[in-house]
Amino acid sequence: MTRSAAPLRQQLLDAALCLFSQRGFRGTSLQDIAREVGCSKASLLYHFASKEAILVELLAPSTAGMTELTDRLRDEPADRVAARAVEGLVDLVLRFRREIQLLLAEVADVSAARGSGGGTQEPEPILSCLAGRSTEPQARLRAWMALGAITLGAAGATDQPTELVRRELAAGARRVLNLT
Amino acid sequence: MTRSAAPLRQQLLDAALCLFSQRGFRGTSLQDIAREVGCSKASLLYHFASKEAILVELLAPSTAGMTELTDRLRDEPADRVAARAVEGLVDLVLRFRREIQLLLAEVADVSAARGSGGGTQEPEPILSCLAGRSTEPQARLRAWMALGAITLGAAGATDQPTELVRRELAAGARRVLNLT
Amino acid sequence: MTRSAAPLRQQLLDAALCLFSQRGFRGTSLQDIAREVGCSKASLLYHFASKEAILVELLAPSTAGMTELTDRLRDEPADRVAARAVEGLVDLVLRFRREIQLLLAEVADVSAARGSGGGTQEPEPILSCLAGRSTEPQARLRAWMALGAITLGAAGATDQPTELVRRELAAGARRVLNLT
Amino acid sequence: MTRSAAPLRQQLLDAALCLFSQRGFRGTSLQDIAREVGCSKASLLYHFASKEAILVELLAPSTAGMTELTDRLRDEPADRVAARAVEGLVDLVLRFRREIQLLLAEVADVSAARGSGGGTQEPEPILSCLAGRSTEPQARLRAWMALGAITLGAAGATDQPTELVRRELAAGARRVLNLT
DNA sequence: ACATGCGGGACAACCCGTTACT
DNA sequence: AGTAACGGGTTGTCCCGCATGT
Repeated sequence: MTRSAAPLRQQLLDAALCLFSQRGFRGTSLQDIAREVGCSKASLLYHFASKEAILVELLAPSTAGMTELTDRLRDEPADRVAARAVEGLVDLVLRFRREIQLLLAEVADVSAARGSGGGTQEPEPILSCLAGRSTEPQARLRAWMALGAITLGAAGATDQPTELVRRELAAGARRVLNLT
Repeated sequence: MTRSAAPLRQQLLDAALCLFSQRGFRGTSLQDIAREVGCSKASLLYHFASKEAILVELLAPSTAGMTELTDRLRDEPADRVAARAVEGLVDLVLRFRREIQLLLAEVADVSAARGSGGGTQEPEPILSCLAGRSTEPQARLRAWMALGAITLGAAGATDQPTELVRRELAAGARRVLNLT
Repeated sequence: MTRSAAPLRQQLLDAALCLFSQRGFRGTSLQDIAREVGCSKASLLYHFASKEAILVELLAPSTAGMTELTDRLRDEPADRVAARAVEGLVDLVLRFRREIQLLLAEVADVSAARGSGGGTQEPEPILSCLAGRSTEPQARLRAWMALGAITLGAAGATDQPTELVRRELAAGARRVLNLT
Repeated sequence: MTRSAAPLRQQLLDAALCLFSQRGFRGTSLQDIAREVGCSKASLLYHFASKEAILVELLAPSTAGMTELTDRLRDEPADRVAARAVEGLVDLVLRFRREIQLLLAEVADVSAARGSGGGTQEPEPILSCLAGRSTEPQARLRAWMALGAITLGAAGATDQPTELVRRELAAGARRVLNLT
């Protein structure tokens, strides 16, 4: 009877993450996920209250990591916060590559699904950190660039050794921000 | 009786661009667009053969600009192609800020809607140019970072003077790529 | 300017008859007819008040022929009415082969479109005549068979010389009805 | 709460057969069928993949009967094949009166809906058998007549005892074909 | 006897697209 | 050029019952 050792719930999460990052959140139907795993749609909704709940659960760890990072950066002195933010962000992004792809693939949907469930948060805090707490237009612009460089860089280089990527991402971001 | 001076067709395109970049392609229904403009869904489909047709038309100019850019870069010597690519990309991105946001918001959907209508194309060509035609992993990674920095940077700084943004984006991208 | 000698109205009728008998009444859209002729949908609806109006006009001659036939048969003595009915029906069917095909192809639609426009009529009268005015079940059954033989026979043999078909149909129907 | 004993699926098939033969395939909407049974359109489409699927399932038994008949007739000697074909056809038509009505009502639509699902087939094979395998125009014409007589006869006499109808249909068809 | 896990069946709300008609 | 009314079809969600293991 036990066709698959892994508990159904985890299988569903895996399949969902995979499909969401491929076809997007709205582009994936509950039936798609259920079919992929080989169970009924009803079973799926037994484990997760709703479609959004799946997404929230999928994004929870990375979201937690992000809030934890911004919390940690709060106590950092202004002249070092940007460098620390780069470090932390790169680390986060490498730990949650798959989830980042999901985020990148469906910014609109994900932020729409947010709000009710308290899933994702504004990029404001880290942006501010990357800008070294400055509110100058130039600094903010560079912060956006660093964010883009890190996320797209991580998403684009999925097949290279982690440590190499980590160094490159951090160094590149620092160059964008003109640190050191 | 002329309630609105602008011809309906253009109004629809504007509304579609706005909504698509906000809620995503799949997240926007034809009815949403029609309601925004104040006409019936049937009228919308009188002007555009299908939902995808709207997207294709919306993306056509920027797509054309991109292909034109990559064509132009083909004849560039390897040691200068990256710098030229940065210049061209920044220019493109500033000319089509709105469309870039659309692209960013719905990577998955847009690339799914592509294929039939010949809409968007692979990012491969410019990536290669940004990497200075190198296939080294490091060079490719930096190319991805530059791409991310430029696009996200442009999307994030919509309220600042164009020329300033242009200089910043180009300089930042060059720093990422370690050019000069 | 006169791209086609035939007046548009007649062209439209021809195209409609052709399409209706191929794809059925409901299976043919006004746009289909307009496209076939090469004019706009609006022009079509200038010549004909509605889709049903086209059908009514298309069926008018054959309908008239049928009512005229049944009228004529009313004064016929009971022992000769069946033979006369066969003659008349075969004649009618051969004169309106195309229309018969339309009728055969879309019995349901046509009879649904009737009623308001007064288009087609019940087959009762000729059936009664074919049955020799008898109300016996057996006679009525044979009348149905004769009707089927004549109509399907005519529709199935569109490529053979008219006179030959006429004789065969009449003879066959008489055999079904056991006349002489 | 069991408002109706019959399982929904069968109820839907019954209603569909009824409506299709009355208003035609295209003339009947999914909502019509659902309303007739008293369930939602979505429920209908849970049981049947599409509208065509309903038709295919409705026609499957009679279609199977027809292919089985033509298969059986293949081994029959030429001088007896016509008589056998009449027998078989009459039998088939009496077993599937309702379905025959559907077929008659919507020749065009049904044959249009065919093709993908492998629904209905050409009338060629039985026509050939009824013609005694002859390709003479006269023989083919008579075959069409016999076919028309049998089908319309069966459809027109729905209220009479089966055995009587069977004898009449077979005898009439034989007379049309000049057998014995 | 009861909770956990899971499947069959059903449905409201849409969505995209078409049609006859103005 | 424009529209109301539908057309077929999908999606997320829900209800109820059937198995288990406890």
